Amino acid sequence: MLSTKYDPARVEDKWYSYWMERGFFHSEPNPDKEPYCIVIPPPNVTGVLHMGHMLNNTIQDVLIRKARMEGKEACWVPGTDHASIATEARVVAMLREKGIKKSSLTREEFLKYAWEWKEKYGGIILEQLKKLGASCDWQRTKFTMDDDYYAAVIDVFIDLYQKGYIYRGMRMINWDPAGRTALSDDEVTHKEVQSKLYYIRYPLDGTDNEFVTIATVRPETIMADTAVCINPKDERFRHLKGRHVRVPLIERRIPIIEDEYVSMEFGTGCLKVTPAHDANDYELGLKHNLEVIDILNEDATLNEKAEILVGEDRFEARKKIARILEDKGYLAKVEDYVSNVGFSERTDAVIEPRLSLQWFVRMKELTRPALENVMNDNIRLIPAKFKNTYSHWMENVRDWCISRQLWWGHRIPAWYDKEGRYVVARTEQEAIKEYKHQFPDAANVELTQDPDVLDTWFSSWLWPIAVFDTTVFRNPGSKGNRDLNYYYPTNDLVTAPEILFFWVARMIIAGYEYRGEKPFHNVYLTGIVRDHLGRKMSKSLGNSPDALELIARYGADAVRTGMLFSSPAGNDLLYDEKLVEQGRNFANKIWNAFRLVKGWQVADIDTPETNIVATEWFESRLNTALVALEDHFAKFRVSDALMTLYKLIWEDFCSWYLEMIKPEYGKPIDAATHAHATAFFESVLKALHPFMPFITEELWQELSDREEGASIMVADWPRAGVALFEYCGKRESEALGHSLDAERDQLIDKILEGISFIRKVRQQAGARHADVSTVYVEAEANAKAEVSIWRGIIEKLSNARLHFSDGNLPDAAYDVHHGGAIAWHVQRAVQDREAQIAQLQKDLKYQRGFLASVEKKLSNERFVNSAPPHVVEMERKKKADAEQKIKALEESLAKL
RNA sequence: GGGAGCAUAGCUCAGCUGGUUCAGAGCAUCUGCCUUACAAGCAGAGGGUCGGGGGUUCGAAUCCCUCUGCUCCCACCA
Repeated sequence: MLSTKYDPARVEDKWYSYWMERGFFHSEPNPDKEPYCIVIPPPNVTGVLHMGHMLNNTIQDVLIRKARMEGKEACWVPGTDHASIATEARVVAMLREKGIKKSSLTREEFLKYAWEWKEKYGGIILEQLKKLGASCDWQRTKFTMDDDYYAAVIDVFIDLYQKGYIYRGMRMINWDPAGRTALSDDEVTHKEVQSKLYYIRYPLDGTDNEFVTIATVRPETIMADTAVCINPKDERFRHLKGRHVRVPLIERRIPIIEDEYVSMEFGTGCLKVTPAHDANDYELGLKHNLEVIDILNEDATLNEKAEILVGEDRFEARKKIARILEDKGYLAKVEDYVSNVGFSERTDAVIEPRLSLQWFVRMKELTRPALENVMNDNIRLIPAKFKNTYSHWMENVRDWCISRQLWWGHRIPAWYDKEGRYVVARTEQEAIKEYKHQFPDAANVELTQDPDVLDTWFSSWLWPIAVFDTTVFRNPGSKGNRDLNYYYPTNDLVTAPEILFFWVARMIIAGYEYRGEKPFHNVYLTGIVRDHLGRKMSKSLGNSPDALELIARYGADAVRTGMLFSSPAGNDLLYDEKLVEQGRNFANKIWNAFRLVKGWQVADIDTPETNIVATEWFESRLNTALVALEDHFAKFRVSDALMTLYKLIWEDFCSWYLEMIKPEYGKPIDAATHAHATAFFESVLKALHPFMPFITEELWQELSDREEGASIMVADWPRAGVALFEYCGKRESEALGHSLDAERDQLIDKILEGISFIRKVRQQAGARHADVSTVYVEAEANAKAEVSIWRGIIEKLSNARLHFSDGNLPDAAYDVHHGGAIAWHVQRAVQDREAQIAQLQKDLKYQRGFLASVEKKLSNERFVNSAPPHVVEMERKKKADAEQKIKALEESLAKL
């Protein structure tokens, strides 16, 4: 005897191994089949499965499983990203726990630790994806630092360098003076800090007693000032235009420049410009050709260029210089001020903006095809609203800084001599050769390689190409291998909107640059998974459930459906465990439907008319649902697709259809109906398989005898309009496999509505299960015919005895419901004339009000003249219907 | 500060180029039920001035303006 509860733990691992063993996930180019390919957004190799991954990968798995069942050559390529920053941070932390400082290691030693760490812990996330049921082609698993991939990245660097897209330039970076290292923006945390705003008077050049007052939180940097800036519109400072000031204490003469960047409201309206120590000032300096004077050492002490306070720490210097300025009368005032200061995530030191030479990619030209092909929908973004943000970014794209001051990653293939001259080459040998060629006069060739590595995105932007073929970057004319030709461009990309620019846009750029073709047709952008309070899931908040624990508790199918129940593309998903619970309940519902069908005794007996009707009806519902399903998929409405199946199965299949054909207790079901019910069951299981792969496989295997090695995951996708088989040799003209015509479908809906009505009356009357209600039906000819056909089912489902009436029902002992062309009169167990009258009067009032509003509309000439004919016609019909109902209600009332 | 988006039932969301899909779905709630597949269930019910205000129109959840309240991205004011 099967348990009344579905137990996912018992089936999930079993079927996953089964699928793996039979190679169902693996794909090879097959010219006879249409390819369908997704490349996974490679998770960080250090990553652990979290809710965002689950949502993202569930959607991918749904798409890929469906395509596979549709007969396409489905290939989902998995892999991981080396994630420079994150991984290096993890390895550094791991070493620290062992008491090893990164600074005490050579690069080689450090990388050895890093690789060891990667081998041990890297790729855990891929194992976790298997628990979720992800049908990736694991034989194709790729890592962005695989040898061939590494080489490809270097090839691309060299290629772009040779094409003139890569250059070296100055750039303000985040400098951690305590760690003496550069940090990425992600490693900087901003905090509000109570500080002071110093108002400093700069003597106006050529005068003795005129001053220009500026406000700054960093008085210790005035020695690096190379200009003072005012807003050209500022009337107050008209007299300052074109003049100069002298920097207090060091008496350097600097110009007063004008730029709209300066806010007239803030401080004094005069800004000191310090290009070496502030990112904005640096930009300003570039614009106005200002000198750059760097007065800080690596450890943020002042250097000799500061002229004064040399050797002092920046914060000490700040205190001291404030005092000196005050003593000498340069300090106008000091105000309390709250400023936003960046801190190092690692050392908690205050970040120092610092200029350094970095590598850049010139973006303007490269982005052109990437912008065009998204705007013209050659590549579709789903939802399309992201086109706005995309174009905004692409039109204002800045050059891409690709060097990172880290060790873990693809090392920049640039080689320097002692003078800082450099060449770009794949290897040291090639570099030397190239160097000798470029600098034939150089005395001795002693080159060192750039210590920095490339931005992680500089490797992942090649992903959709490089997972198939890593050689095409070196040979630009190359056609590419068989895989690349077959699978590229891939079909759909599923990812998060926050990396639309970092990753998606750049893949498109690389796709056009290296293949002359887009990397994918559609980009489905998922939302962010939040908790039920709308907060982002994060470790620090502790509001993120343990994904694997969740799967263990509810089953992968339940978690998958839970993630999908409410996650339209581009919308954030407010995660609530209730959704997973709903998924589990759904699995259980299906499980029990299976128990029912499996438990039936099948006999070779005649098929009752009611079963034929029920079967015909459900097939129609199934077809309608399949049509809707395809429509949802075509529009990437994955949760709507799931909901369509949820309702089809729970309501139409279980609550209606199975109840209709369920034989009486202890009696068998006829073979024809049973066969058809089984076929229906298989169809809904197949349609549901992409969403709930495990339970559908388990039940599909049990429902009928299967051949060795069969699997639902490679079964035929159920299609609307395809008849399963002929049923009882009847109704050949209305062959199964199609939806009922609309009129009949509507009539049947009215009949089901009647069943609900009878149930309601019975419940209100407190009828017990054994009590059989008497029901009189009044209906027009064709409705009456339909009710006759359904009579058996109506009686079975509502526990009633049905009679037809000619409209002369004898007394007031009925509850009445007018549903379209059918009027239902249910005999009451308890008679309550007053309540009945009240109910009828209420209905009557509503109908009269409705009629009045329709009549008002129709008597409006402008409506009748301007509205399209079919709308007017519809109103006329509404009017007629309402009049008919009112008449019926009045008659009913009169009889009471 | 620049850009984008959102606001519909208690919650999460549908609602296409204005008109029968027009006020919907799921969940939650309430009321009956241990009915021989399932209480992780069955049957039934209630619930919204479509954020406020204006406008366009014969007709507005839908189009326009405005206000309010949120969210995201980018730049982050010395």
